[in-house]
Amino acid sequence: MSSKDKIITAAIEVFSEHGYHRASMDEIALRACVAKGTLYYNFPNKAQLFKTLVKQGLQEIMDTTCQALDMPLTLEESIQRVIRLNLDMFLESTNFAHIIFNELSNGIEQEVLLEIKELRREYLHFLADILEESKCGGYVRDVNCMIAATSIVGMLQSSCNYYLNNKNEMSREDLEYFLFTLITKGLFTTHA
Amino acid sequence: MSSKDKIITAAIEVFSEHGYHRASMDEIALRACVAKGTLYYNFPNKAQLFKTLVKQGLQEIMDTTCQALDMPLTLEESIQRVIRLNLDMFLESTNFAHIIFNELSNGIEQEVLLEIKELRREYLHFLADILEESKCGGYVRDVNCMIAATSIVGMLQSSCNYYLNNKNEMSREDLEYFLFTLITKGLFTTHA
Amino acid sequence: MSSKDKIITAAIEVFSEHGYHRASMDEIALRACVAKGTLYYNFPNKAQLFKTLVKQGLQEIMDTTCQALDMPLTLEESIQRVIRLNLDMFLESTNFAHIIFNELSNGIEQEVLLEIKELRREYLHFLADILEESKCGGYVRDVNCMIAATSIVGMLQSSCNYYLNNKNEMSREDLEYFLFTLITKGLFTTHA
Amino acid sequence: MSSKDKIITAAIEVFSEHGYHRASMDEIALRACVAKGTLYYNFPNKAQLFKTLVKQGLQEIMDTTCQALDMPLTLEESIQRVIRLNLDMFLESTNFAHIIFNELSNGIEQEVLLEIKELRREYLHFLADILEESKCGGYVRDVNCMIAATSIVGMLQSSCNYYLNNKNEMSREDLEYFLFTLITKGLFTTHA
DNA sequence: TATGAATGAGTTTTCATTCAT
DNA sequence: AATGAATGAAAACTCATTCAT
Repeated sequence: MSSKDKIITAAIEVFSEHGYHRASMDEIALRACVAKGTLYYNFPNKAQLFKTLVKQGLQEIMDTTCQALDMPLTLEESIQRVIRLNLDMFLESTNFAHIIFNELSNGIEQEVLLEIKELRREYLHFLADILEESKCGGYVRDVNCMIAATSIVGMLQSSCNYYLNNKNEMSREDLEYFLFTLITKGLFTTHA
Repeated sequence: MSSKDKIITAAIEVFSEHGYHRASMDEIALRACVAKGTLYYNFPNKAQLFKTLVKQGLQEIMDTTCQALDMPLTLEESIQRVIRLNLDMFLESTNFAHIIFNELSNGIEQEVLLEIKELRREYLHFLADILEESKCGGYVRDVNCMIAATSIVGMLQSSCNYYLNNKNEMSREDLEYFLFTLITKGLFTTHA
Repeated sequence: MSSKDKIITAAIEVFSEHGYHRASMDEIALRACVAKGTLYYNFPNKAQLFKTLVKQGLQEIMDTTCQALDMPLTLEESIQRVIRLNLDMFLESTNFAHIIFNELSNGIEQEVLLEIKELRREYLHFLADILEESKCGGYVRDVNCMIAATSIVGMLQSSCNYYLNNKNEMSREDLEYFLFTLITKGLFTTHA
Repeated sequence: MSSKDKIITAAIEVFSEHGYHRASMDEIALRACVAKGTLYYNFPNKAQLFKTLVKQGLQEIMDTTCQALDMPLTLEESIQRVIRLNLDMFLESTNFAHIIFNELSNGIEQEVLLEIKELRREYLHFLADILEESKCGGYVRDVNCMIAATSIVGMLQSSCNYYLNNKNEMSREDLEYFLFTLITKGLFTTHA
């Protein structure tokens, strides 16, 4: 495993545990079992290291989603798959997802912040395009698909967060069913 | 205007602009036009100051919402009002709302973090109770109201965020209508 | 009880518990149940407040000792009394005694430090004079009485400290007997 | 000279001059000619830095004393040597010795304070063991050797302090002779 | 005589970043 | 390609003291 990879693995851990600001380069180096200098040999600075992780993370979800949709499916099945995959991401690495989608507001170096926002936007566009297609098929109500995608992601994330802190109240199936219903009933035409 | 009030006003500004971690006590003091010592005379530390703001903010929304619902309204009208009030909050002070609902994940002093999470939970319960009532009336589908409330807040917030960054794409009415539809169609029975 | 007295009582407590530097005027005011301003109304500053306590404390011991010696006693009895009284002081308010005799070295405002050192010196002189008298009577070896007094006080204090932390090892009588023996055998001529 | 050594040298100076609380990390860094960050790179905090100094200081005295006693000597000679070495320490670095033996009372971070007290205790045990041996040989009266050692150290320290401030009154030989006499007559049996 | 809000200089500590090796 | 000692700016927080009331 290369130094770079060790650093990336460690960085995801540390950023997830402490959030961007409280994550220290020292701890990342320690966890990666490399010297601090090695961090800066591989990444120009903290913000860029963070951006790399975000980019990689979002790319992975998009790739997985693409693969999952790359087969003949009914609209319902497609929707369910996308929800399930996103739930996987949010539940498996909630903190990291949280960071990507939320802790970006302020306090991160402008230059990098903008790039990360752009990445996030790309991901939302990716989801919006799926909705757009369904809209063309007449299955989705006439809504702004970007804002619909944004809303869905916000909903997924906040509900996952709640679910993780209150697992006793409901099963993962319940959560999935709830979200599936809310989204289909809320966004889709009755024919769906 | 008392020092305490000046500090609170300044603190909301600064926390909103920079997020919790990048907000510095120095800047808050500067903006409030008081000495740094005055900050610490009025609030024991940064985290407690922050908690005060959050508490006050959430209380205000709850109060306003309660007032708004304290009159004979159809269910539709009630829903619309709650959405509108929450949109007001999210749009008028997005960053602050963002902080309350998101930047709490990690990196804030445990003790205070837990208190704030509890406050947030109270607010969600407050919303969930409104839904619960409607459920008893048979207007809302049989869902876990807490997770529904959580999802709605997540949705409101992420969509507001998007709207603020893309005002050219849609009007506030569009946003409100979209959310109203998504929520009513998604959560309510057809009779509603 | 006057404000001044309340402050003095509280101050002794707080200085004893935390040492001069860690004792805060805030805590003293709190314990004395007066406002902070009242401290500064009664004493010009922290150092002067401290000096007042020291002065008062040393004066009390000297007075008590004088009284105790102001009656016909054999030399042995006199010695024993002086030891006992000093032990009382050191044991009852070790921390305060510690402060008076030790924590004065550095870090206290020069001006006041010198005054306090002078007070301590007076006390040592007081003890030295008692020795001097015995020396004239031929009971004490020909030593520098000031250094003998200084040594005795140092010994009393360090042994009290040890005793307080290791009460299980010895009784107060053992301690008193040990010190009495060490001092008489060490300083006195065999006739004593 | 390594940064660490420079810091230690400077720290001893500064702590000696101002006492623990008034010694500032800024001044230590300045004197050591290193950046403030370097202090914290080498020592986790002020208290630990202080502990390091104390540990090192006490170790040195014990080592020197051991060496000095590691040769055939009469009891008298041994005693004299131990006194002389301790005097050396107290006179050469009075302030530092003062800090070790006195300024520990209160106001230092608990955790470190306890460690330092333990170190001091070790040193006293070291002295007590020397006395214990002599006691077995029948040269020392039947006393609790720990409290004897404690008393001796207290006596040495306070008398040194006095001597340093009143050099005109007596020579170092006088001081040494006085202490030697007080200790041998006070603690030893007449055969010694 | 007493108050307590306000001050600001001073202190410890953190941490991203640099650079000689 | 990797190291880790060194840096210094920035941050949170403390506390003796002042002063208008």
